[in-house]
Amino acid sequence: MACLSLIEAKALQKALSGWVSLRTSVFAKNLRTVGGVDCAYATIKGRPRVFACAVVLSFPMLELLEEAFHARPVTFPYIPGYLSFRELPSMLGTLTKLKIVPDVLFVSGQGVAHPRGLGIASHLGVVAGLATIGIAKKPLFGLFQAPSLEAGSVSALTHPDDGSVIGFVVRAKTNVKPLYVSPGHRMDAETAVSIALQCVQKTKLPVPLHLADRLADRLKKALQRATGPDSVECLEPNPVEYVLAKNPWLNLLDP
DNA sequence: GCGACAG
DNA sequence: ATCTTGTCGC
Repeated sequence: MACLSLIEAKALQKALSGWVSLRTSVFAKNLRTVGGVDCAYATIKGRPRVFACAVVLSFPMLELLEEAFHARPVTFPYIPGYLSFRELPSMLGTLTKLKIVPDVLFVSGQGVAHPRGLGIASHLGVVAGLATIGIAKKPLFGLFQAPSLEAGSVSALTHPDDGSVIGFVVRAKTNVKPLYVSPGHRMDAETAVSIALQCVQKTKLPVPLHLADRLADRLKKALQRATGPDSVECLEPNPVEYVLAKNPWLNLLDP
């Protein structure tokens, strides 16, 4: 899937969208673990890399249980509507490294709130067979009215044609830009919002995604220092860099 | 034809 | 996504 034409990519999305289920899985109805996956970019030794970071937390305690990451070469440009062809490979590689498969996985980006009903959260859900929820910071597809400014207020995201509900615009924190939440796979829109809000604490992003974000930042900085003009032996004894030292960057540089 | 457009 | 200084608010 790394070298498809846009015509082929579009055809694949239309075909895979037929496999998306909007019925909440039994695992998601009895949540015990929630995960989050997010991507970041870094040019290492002159070579562009996209890496995905994933975390798994307990629910509803939201205590960190596991972290993982995986990098791949960048093989597809960023084109609105085709994000999965750029970031899915690294995300799948990361999920493969997790010992604990989360009951529900939050994915940065849209779920079914997509032109062809297959945002990256849905694409990932179908390919991995997981219950997923798409969480985006910006809208991509669908009509909506801005939700009121109080935390917890929501507004429906509807399909331009059907008028059907494809997700919700959610005000996770008072006076803060809303999130665009849509079911990815094995999940319904209402439950997606419910779970997302139950995972929000101090930041507008659900904790799983917030932690995946921070892990990506720390990892990126560690990589830049480890592969910068200077030395290669300057790793600090913190969790992330311990992982780096333990897993030769070869896995990150030449996957 | 013009504007919009996840990360 | 990424770059990038200061600034506002809990």
